Amino acid sequence: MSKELNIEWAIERLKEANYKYTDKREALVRYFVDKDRYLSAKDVQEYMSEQFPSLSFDTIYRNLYLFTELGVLESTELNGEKYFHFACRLSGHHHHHFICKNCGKIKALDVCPMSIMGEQLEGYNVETHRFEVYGLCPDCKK
Amino acid sequence: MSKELNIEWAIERLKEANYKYTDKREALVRYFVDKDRYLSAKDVQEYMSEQFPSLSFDTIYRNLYLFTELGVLESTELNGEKYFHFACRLSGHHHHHFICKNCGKIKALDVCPMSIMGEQLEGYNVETHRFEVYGLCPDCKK
DNA sequence: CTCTTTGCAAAACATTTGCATGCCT
DNA sequence: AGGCATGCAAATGTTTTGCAAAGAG
Repeated sequence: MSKELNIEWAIERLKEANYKYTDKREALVRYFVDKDRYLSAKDVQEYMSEQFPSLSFDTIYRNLYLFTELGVLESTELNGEKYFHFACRLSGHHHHHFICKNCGKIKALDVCPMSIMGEQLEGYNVETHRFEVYGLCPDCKK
Repeated sequence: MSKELNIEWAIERLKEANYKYTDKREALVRYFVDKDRYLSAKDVQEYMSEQFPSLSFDTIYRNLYLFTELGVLESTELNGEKYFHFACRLSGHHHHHFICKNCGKIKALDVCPMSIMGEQLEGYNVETHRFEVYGLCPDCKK
């Protein structure tokens, strides 16, 4: 899956939902596609302010949440902060992640714990679940 | 496991670590043992301020983190807020939880996704993981 | 008597909102 | 032109910290 296709796809989703294309939005998506890891709003702002010195936090927040709504990004919380990553359309199937605590890089895991739940939640109304593995990736391990 | 034993155990851990017994700390632990669900600092403060009208947020926060350090409480994050629950010593073995989104009640799950990870994380340094299931408990489902 | 715990207040931090201006379509 | 996007600033909500006073051992 090429980066460009991913970005085009993200822009598509913007337009489908009647949101407008802006260069800032593209730059934001591009950053996530390039990095392919969990990033905080602060990370994004740090990077984006190089290209758009006047870019404000509110715009970043608004766009992070917009893209999350659109399914372009996915988010998780860690240490009181929200982290986002690109929700690649290739991996359209349900999956979970290993997250490197050092660099934030992610690795998709092809197992889902719900598959081994058995009858334990009989009578319960299961809505969502969260499964994430944390540690150091091979690069950061050294 | 009786409530009293759980509370005594928690107080034990305080003393072992050279922290002092106070009535506020006992009341806090007792609240968690009685409720047996995930509670936010706000929940705790709401309840505690009935008994200790002058009790301040800082004390609650400090004690929530203290007990978490001691292994008496465990915490998770949801919607930008931290939630705590009593880490029962009976269930000393590793486990995960179903959490009711409505009442916060928890149910221990006896499966751990790490058992089906296989070789996927070969080369990675796995430190921790998080697995939680959210939904409605049988009572709240109605 | 000493050292921890608490209350108070203020700060820190991430996030959200209102409003006027500016830009995409 | 019209409506969404942005910047600015201020507000919100949660959590943390410094310091002096009160309390446990």
